[in-house]
Amino acid sequence: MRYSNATNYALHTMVHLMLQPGGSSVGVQELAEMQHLSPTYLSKVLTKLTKAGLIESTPGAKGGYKISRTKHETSFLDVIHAIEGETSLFDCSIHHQGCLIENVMRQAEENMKGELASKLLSDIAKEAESKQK
Amino acid sequence: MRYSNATNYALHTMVHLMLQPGGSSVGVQELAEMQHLSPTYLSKVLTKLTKAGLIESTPGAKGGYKISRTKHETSFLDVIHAIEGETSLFDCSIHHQGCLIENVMRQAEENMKGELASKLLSDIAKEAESKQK
DNA sequence: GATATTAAAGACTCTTAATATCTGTAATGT
DNA sequence: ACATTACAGATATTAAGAGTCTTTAATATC
Ligand code: SF4
Ligand code: SF4
Repeated sequence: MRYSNATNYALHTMVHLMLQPGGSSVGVQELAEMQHLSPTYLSKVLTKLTKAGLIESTPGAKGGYKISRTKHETSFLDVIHAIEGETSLFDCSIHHQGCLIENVMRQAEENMKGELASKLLSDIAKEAESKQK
Repeated sequence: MRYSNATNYALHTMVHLMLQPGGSSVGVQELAEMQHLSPTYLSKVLTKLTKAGLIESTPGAKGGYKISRTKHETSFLDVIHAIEGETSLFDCSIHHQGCLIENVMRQAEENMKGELASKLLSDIAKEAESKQK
């Protein structure tokens, strides 16, 4: 049980896009090279982010991806949900009412999600910027 | 990304064993029927629990599995570690030093683990017992 | 308008891990 | 000795993740 590589790629891409001056677009070519990936595969990942509204894409010449204007407060959890989906880590198909086991597992997951929701990508971007200087 | 079924089976079995009066042994046959599983498969799962020291097994006639004498404080996390292993949910193979992304992911996972470590199977067993009455 | 550029979508392959079964062996009580 | 039971190994099946290739549609530039 492990987060997929796609989630890793998505996080890196998001941070990179946040560091673009003026929120300009970056093509998948450049993003893929940066992470040593094939552009077509990364493209699939980024399409998920686009559909989730976290980034915006413009096709055609000089197109690419950029941070969504309406989503400058994107959290880690937002990215993870976009890539991994929103199903619970522990999903017993039976669902006995008042299940004690499920309660514990769900609560634990909520604790993790709480942390992930409180951490914004913009914080990481800022830290990364100040490190470079 | 989901907890394996094996973890579910392991948790149910542990609770069931805790409810045995006097900590007596239960055969895999009975444990498997209870959960509608094949005995051989459940056996593999329980062997992991045995190796982790959470339960004790006795082969031969009238044998079976019982809660380990030395482990009456088993937590959810103990079971999960025994079945899923101890690898981190987010393991980037590169490990740049001072990686900001990894920090966040690790902290979030710790929050989940903290909750899972604080919940004991004996609590669940007690609750289940009082419900039956 | 023609052309180059780029994202999106679909079909497909490859790899890995989870799930599960079958068979045989070793240990234990009766 | 015999029945019972956990354990180990080999194997098969399934599902998901990871990745490639090809085609299509949208956009800018000339
Ligand atoms: S008790 Fe909870 S976890 Fe177990 S089978 Fe019922 S719903 Fe699922
Ligand atoms: S920055 Fe962190 S997550 Fe990204 S490649 Fe480096 S170590 Fe891995």
